[in-house]
Amino acid sequence: MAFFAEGYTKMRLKEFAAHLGLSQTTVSRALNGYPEVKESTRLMVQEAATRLGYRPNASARRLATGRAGAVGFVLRGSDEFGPHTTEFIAGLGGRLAEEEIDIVLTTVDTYQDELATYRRAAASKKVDAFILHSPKVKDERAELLLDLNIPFVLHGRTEIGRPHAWLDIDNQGAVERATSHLIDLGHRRIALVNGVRGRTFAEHREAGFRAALAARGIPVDPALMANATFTDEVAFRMAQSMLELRPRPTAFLAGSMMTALGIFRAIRQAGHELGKDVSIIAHDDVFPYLNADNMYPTMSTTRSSIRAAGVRIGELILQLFEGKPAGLIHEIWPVDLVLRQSSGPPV
Amino acid sequence: MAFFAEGYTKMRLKEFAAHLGLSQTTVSRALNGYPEVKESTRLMVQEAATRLGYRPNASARRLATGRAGAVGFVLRGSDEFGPHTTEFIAGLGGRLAEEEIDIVLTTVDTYQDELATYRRAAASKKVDAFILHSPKVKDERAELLLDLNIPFVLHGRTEIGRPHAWLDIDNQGAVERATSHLIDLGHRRIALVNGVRGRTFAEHREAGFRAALAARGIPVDPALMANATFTDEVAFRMAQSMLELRPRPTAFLAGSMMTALGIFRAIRQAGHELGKDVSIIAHDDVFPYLNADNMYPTMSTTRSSIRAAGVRIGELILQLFEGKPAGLIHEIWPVDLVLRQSSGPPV
DNA sequence: AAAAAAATTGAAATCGCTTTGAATGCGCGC
DNA sequence: GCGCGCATTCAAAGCGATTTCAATTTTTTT
Repeated sequence: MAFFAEGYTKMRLKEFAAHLGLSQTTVSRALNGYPEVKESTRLMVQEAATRLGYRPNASARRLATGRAGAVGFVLRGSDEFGPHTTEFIAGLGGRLAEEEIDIVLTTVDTYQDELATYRRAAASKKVDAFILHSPKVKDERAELLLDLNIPFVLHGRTEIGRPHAWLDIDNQGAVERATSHLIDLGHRRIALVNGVRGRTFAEHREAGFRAALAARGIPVDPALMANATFTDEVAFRMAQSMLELRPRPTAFLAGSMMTALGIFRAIRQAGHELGKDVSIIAHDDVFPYLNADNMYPTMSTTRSSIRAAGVRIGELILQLFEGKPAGLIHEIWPVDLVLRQSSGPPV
Repeated sequence: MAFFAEGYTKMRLKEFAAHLGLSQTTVSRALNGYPEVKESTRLMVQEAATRLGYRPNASARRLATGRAGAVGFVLRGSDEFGPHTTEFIAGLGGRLAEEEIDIVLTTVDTYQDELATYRRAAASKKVDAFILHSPKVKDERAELLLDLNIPFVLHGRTEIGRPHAWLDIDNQGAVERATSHLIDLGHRRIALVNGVRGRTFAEHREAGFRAALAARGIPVDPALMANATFTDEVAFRMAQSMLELRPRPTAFLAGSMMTALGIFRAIRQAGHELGKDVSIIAHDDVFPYLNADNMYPTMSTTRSSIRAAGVRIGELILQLFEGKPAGLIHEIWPVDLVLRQSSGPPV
């Protein structure tokens, strides 16, 4: 295309406008869909833009508008940063891509680094908002973002007493229901392999667990409650030592599918039969590559698609951008209880 | 701080410089470490910047320098987008974070969308380079990026005959070695549960497989070779039907840990004992939450940390930015063969 | 002590867009 | 046929940095 003659210089608005015989103003407006440009002109300009491949320089546009067109997502690499993240981002990105908003990932090692990242991002205006995830019960990061006046949507819940946007699943209700179900089946020694202490979701799950036991007057045995990251390995160890207790637990509540795999293994190694001697109900975030329906035996789960949550949070971010007050944005999603073969009455 | 009096306006260079009694020029230079500013001035300015929390506006800086300070990473959501991705990005981001380069994630649905994304990114200069991954043998995306003159580093390999930067692991060698080992143990019916056709890594693995068989004069049985995405589910189905063959395979090569889990299940369901009746060697990308050493039985693997690859690719991107010719950047990493309990002689 | 060289600082142009405020052309009522 | 309002268009002023080029100060040389 003759237009690109010299080397490979990208086209600028100036040249593009000149080529069309219009002012930069008009072209810019046409491309951004402003009403004060004639319909025919707009179409002509837009057609020419796609034909010639003109796109406004992102940095210039951002500088001029003051909007970054991006949301930030901080990954603490050393921490509990697993397959959930990928799924969540897949959902989030899908929705945001439609609005041409992109996701800026920052990886940090420590919690302190994470706080520093928010500070920096605020000062340099790299992103318009953040997605906050894996909150603690009192989350300092949320406090900081509020202090810095940076918009954010929290995936999860925290109990800072200030209005902010969030979306969470009903972890407490899910575990309460799962526990009650196991009790109904006749289980009395139920173990909870939970996430790390301090994370809101883990506390909520524990609350649900306790509530269900309390409702039937079953005492809580601390030896049957464990907290750790969701890896098969630690779950294996924990389940193993729990199975050595006398009387041993007859059922497990697993915090994630990875956890469940570890518990599976411990049960098998101890010579028990899964779904008969010992039951499991695991929480399933719905990974496309690890399906509860296809385990052996199939796995009973409390299920909630983390990808769907990502999509919805993308939506919420957009609402925030449109000016909806953060305090008005919050949702609690119910969690399905899907019974399959891994849970049954105790022998 | 009195400096922030009215509302919450971010500090600009202009104000910051005025506050210090210096010109914008000098302050900018001091912050960017240019040599023509007096040492004492530089220190003073830098100290003041951290104290007052001044950071240059990212968009303005990008516009002025012409550098985006970001690399792009495209996720095809519908596709083979699993836990590998998370691990890889964790590594990549770690290295890039040190240079304050961030990762811009774009999620797309189709291959066409992906190509369009590169086109757009090129025109709008959103990123300085891309990370390309999961290449096909002849990868159009790589061709496109070369045509568009956008720098990139490829994770994997492709056979377009033009110089470009890449890093790959020795998939062929890994599988060849694993296969040879199984043959040494006495296996003659070995199955390969491979990745999707057309992906370079899958083709390389197949090549390694065939080479090892050919070296011992063992004929290739197409019925023992399957290609699909790395999920437990499809691996289960494939392994299941292979185990119904007569004579049945006595060993499996699994493309990923997820695949291995599916095969595990099929073996168990068919009533065979893993590591005795049937062997498995799986490829392990080293996920922190799914450990080959902690499976039951422990899993023999061809092992290569995908996170480490991410770190290194971050490094290579930086070399690219420093002007190293892309054609000079390429690495093939050897793959460990780690023998554990899941592989043994056939019964 | 003056001239030349080196070190340091600053004014202003620039990056490529958006947006304000002014200008132009057009149709319409009177 | 004039003036008014409306629809379009445009010139120029930002946005907040970096960087060129010139100016100033300081140091070195003679």
